[in-house]
Amino acid sequence: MKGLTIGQIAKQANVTPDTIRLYERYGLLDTPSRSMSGYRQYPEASVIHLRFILRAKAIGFTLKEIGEILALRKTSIHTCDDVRKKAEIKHQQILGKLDELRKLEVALRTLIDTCETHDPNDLCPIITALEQADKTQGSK
Amino acid sequence: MKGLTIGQIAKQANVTPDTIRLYERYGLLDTPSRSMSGYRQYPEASVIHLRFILRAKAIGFTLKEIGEILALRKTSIHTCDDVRKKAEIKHQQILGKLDELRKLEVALRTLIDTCETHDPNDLCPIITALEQADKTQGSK
DNA sequence: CTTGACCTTAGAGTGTAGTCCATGGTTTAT
DNA sequence: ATAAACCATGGACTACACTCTAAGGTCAAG
Repeated sequence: MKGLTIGQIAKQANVTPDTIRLYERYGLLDTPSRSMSGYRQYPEASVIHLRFILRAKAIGFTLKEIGEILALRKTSIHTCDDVRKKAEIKHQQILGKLDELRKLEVALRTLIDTCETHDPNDLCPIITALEQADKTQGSK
Repeated sequence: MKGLTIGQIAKQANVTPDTIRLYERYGLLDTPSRSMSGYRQYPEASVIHLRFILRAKAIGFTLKEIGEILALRKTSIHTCDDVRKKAEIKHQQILGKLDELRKLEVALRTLIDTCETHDPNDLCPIITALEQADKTQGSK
């Protein structure tokens, strides 16, 4: 048996074999070669590829989006312009997400700060802050 | 008809009546009183309550977590600590996501830069750029 | 040469957060 | 008085990302 089994790369990437088969079906991983008995045989590089997927997922990309990012890799030289444009769109989306997340972070930090300095006799300021945000920040 | 209809509070909170019924089933909204014909009748305060839910959701809480927070609010002042701890856990998660997102932004920007300056005689540099992103950003 | 850990497939089930539908009753405006 | 717009219910459906099951084949150790 040359190459790694599905269980071996699964363990190295800290996922289940099921997840890897799923990613394969979703086109995130190339269909690997098979042993004579039908076992999947992965090269070492698959673990790196898999970790790339997991990192992208961890920051909030859907599997579909990750598929699009990975598809950039497969596109031929002749469409390099299209590839770059796709990458740029992704980049803009990432910048947008960063912006949203930063706002979220500030909002939540402010809430916690308020909470830490609050008089124990008062009501929980996180709840009152959320309620007041309704009033001060108006409709959406 | 005293009180607001489901459609009226839905419009004020910018959600659908379906969503409100769902929140009711999930225990996030008190079951409202009914008119003689069976229509839900909401007090004005329900809009505030609903916006509380939506804001908490926007900050990154799941409906389940919001349910827990609302339950805490009903019990007593002494559970403020629990609310703060939940908020702190969320905050840490957001910081982690921000970090990962920044890394991905750099990786993708690098990819685009490389692509823009690449020699048309070379292979599309996207392959190498993505692979290098894998290696430089290490394991998880 | 059997046992147990692994592999294969297709397909069903889970949880989240809605969204849509059919069917029927109610309210409101013209 | 009738049409449009609303409300009610239960249940089906969606998308996402797994996760598990059944039923079987394979491989290494003792």
